[in-house]
Amino acid sequence: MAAPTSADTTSDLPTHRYDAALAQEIEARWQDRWEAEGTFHTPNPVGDLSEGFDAVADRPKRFVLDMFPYPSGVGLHVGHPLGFIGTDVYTRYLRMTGHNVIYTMGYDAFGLPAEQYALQTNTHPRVTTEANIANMRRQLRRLGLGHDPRRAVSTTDVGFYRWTQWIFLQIFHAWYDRDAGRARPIAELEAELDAGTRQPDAGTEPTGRPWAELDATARRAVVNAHRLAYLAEVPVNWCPGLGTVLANEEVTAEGRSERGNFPVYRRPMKQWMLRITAYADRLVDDLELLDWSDAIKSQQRNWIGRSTGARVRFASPAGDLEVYTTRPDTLFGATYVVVAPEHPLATALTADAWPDGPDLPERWTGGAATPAEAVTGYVAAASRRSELDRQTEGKDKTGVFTGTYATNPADGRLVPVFVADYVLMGYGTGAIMAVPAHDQRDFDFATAFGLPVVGVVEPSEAWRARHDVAADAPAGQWPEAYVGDGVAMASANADVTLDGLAVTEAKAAITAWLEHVGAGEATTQYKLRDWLFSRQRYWGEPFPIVFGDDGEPQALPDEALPLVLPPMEDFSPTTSDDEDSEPEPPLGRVTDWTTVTTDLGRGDGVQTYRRETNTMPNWAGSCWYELRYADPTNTEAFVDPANEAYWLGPRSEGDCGGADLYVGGVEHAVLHLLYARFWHKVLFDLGHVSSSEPFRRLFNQGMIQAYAYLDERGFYVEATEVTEVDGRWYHDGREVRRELGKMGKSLKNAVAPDEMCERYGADTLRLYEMFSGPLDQSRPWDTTAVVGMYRLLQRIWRVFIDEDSGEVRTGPVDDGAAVADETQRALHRTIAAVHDGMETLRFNTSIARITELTNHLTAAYPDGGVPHSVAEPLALLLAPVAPHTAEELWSRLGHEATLAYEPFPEADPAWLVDDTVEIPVQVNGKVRGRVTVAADADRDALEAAARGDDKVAALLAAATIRKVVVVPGKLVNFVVG
RNA sequence: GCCCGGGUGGCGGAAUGGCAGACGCGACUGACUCAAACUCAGUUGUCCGAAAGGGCGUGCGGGUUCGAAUCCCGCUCCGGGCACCA
Repeated sequence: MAAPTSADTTSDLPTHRYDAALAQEIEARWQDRWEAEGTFHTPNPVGDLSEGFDAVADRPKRFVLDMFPYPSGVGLHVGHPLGFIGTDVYTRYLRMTGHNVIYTMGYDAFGLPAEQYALQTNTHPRVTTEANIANMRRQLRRLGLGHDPRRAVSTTDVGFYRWTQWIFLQIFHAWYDRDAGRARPIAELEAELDAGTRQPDAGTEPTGRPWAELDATARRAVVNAHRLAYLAEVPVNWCPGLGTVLANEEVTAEGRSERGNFPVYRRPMKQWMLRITAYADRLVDDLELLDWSDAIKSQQRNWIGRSTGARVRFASPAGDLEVYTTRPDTLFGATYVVVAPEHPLATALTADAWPDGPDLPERWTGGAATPAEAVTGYVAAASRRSELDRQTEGKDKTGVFTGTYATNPADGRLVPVFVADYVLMGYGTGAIMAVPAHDQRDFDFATAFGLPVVGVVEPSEAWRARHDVAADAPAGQWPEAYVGDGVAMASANADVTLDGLAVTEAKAAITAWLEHVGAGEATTQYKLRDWLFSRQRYWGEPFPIVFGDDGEPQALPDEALPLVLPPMEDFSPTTSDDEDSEPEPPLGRVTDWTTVTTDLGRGDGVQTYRRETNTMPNWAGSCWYELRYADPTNTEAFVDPANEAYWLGPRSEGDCGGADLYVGGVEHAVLHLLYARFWHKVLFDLGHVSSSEPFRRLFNQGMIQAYAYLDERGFYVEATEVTEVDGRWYHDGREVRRELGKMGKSLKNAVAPDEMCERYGADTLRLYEMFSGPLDQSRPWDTTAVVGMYRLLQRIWRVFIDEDSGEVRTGPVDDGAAVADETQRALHRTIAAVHDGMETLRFNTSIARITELTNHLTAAYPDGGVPHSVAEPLALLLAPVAPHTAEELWSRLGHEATLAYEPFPEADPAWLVDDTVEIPVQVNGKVRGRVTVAADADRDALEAAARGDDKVAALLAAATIRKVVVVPGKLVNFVVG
């Protein structure tokens, strides 16, 4: 006989207690049943999944969406599913309140992380991706998420990325008609060019010849230059460490790659670009239509960076020098001009010799003998400096004088032209007019270089007082630039005067004058750049593009899709630490794939073409996956218009449509959410979708943080092995330092959901995650607190089930008449409060109310016999948050069918009001007593009752009543003196 | 520097102009147990007090109000984003 183990000591516990083993048995059984019965299958209006739609056609629909995960190799920790559980609770509630709900989960499986994981494990990404997806599915299924499994897609499925390629071709086959303010098919542009009703955009034909004089190749080049997807030789972010170029959004402020932290270099390269800038205005303006947090909206606005101002031309020996300014009202205060080191006119602006006159300060010339020497040296030095260098060197202003003067168009003054790297070539015109009196950067430069500071806006009195500046002090004596509002001064010429005008009026006046004399015009500028869309990596969607002999890209016909990613044994990227290395896409090594002989169907017959060997970035699939959820099996279209209109279409005139709720992390505030909005708008313009925005409502869930512990060497120690003594933490007998951060393997503080399921069951984990705080708030994980929700489920279980016999112990079926008033009130208040928490996604308060009801029932019915008319709604109230337990209790009450579609309990208003209420009585705002009065007592009755309270009466007797505030049903307040 | 959040018991949080701290964790006390764990019951903002009761209390300072965690102004600390964008 084996010695008794600890397990034996549990044998005297009640046999039918709700414990982890029972929970897991129940959970597995209900998960199997939901899957077998297709409980969460949601019908579509049309197509493969339309069976059963008629039965639900009259219900309101809801599209609830999680940001789909990247299937990582390390599996989930308990922080990952927070949002998923939240949406599952919400969708279960929506189903029970009569909605037709689309809810599923896909996988964002292309891209750098998946490929890097495959490289680390020396396995093909297709294999690792599929294994990771299978593991993640298992983990998510175990949480009881009510997804429609038929709609689960992965971006790496050929049946999915076939449509990613198709949408890319739609973008390729489109151009942005600025007059119409929307994208249109490229064929319409060609027709208008042929008909002569439209001329090519400026700059799209290098020699500027008219359309009619162009040959076929030149015409193709012009058309290609108009497309929303185009190849361009532009300065891109080249990351040799990753062997690929990156989007601006993927590069950190330190000039390194967001993935892998490798250095990134700006280099001109010919790459695929998507013309997201065409949509800049709509991407800003349509934020108004969205139910998103102000934080995310402002991040998007900042990223797009729209500013309004004017272009102003300064005459110079090298021709007109155009600057961009948001403060044209300060034109009279412009005392010098600066061009970026990369500015195309930098060389032409450089004088042959330093101008005559007094010796120039060394700071201006850099000690060089000639302007050419100074400028060339400065430009060369600037080009060598990486973004990182610029960062570390701080913001000390450097620059050199070009030896040239330009003419301020407002007053004809000659101002020196400088080259300085505080002016960026990538923004505006790459040249500025410097107004040191009213721009801090210009002020700093002017101070360093001894340039004049001319004030043209009167500083506010507050500013002058703060800086101890006299009203008549010249700007040259100011301690800093005055950037605030004020009235213009010293700003007049023979034609126009700004003096006395406020900033806004002055801007309008000077801009009108500039336009009148042809020296400038109003303009809008954006920080947003076009989206660099190609990557030199293997694990992504191949471009459905080929190149003919003329080198111009041409689209594969739709029938050629999908263009399947060719299998490769060695798919590793060509990485390097050499800044000057060249990108070499792995697909370029698949020699039997890179050339193709085919008929593109555009009249050129069968030709041999070279394939595009770049792949798309991982963002491509996530730009439209929610649309595929709505029609995942469609082989004729990416989504049937009827299904799109039903699930995503606008609900009313002026509504943008889109998913009803999108839940995900705030880290996607700009990248994914901006890209997806852009693609959606292109599809909208081309008539493929009826919604103009993909995500009507966005909700950012918080993060589950976790404590991590560091030993004295600064290494992380296993968090589970740390013990606390009197507020200090110890590991292996030695004190360790605690810090709160992310949860993860590397911090040795990850807790796996599987582990929680084994210790408590999935319902306990779900309850804990939902109870620990409102969904949008971050909170630290606390394993010791999980038991609270475990006890709650045990208590609820005991309301229904006898722990010893396993028999149902609720009362017989009743009509509610025999239920105590107190219990009725408790029940109906709970129902009302749970509804409220569900609607506002504050599930923590719903759970608290359910706990209160349970506590009430436990106390009121210590020997069982909770009325049936109370027990049933309790099971239903529990269903969204703890669905397995709720299903089990519901079935044990004698119901055959799942409760997933059972109507959610509705509160009876009659039980929400009390006959009598306890009213606080205040004296001078402090509660001094309480009186119980009829709920509908009027003011006089209430005041009389309040005066009748012994303690209040005693206080009032000793003082003079100055005022009495009576709020019926709320309180009485005596103000005494 | 600029732009967003946020600060309430030992901890997670509740209350969004009307009884601060619901609900849960932890802690303490008790029941069960040989004992412990589990479970159950009770207490638990803080200070004074044996108690009754009272003082104080929602980051700090001011304001509005009969009444402020909640609204307004100024500051401070923490978290996140952007950052030479003219």
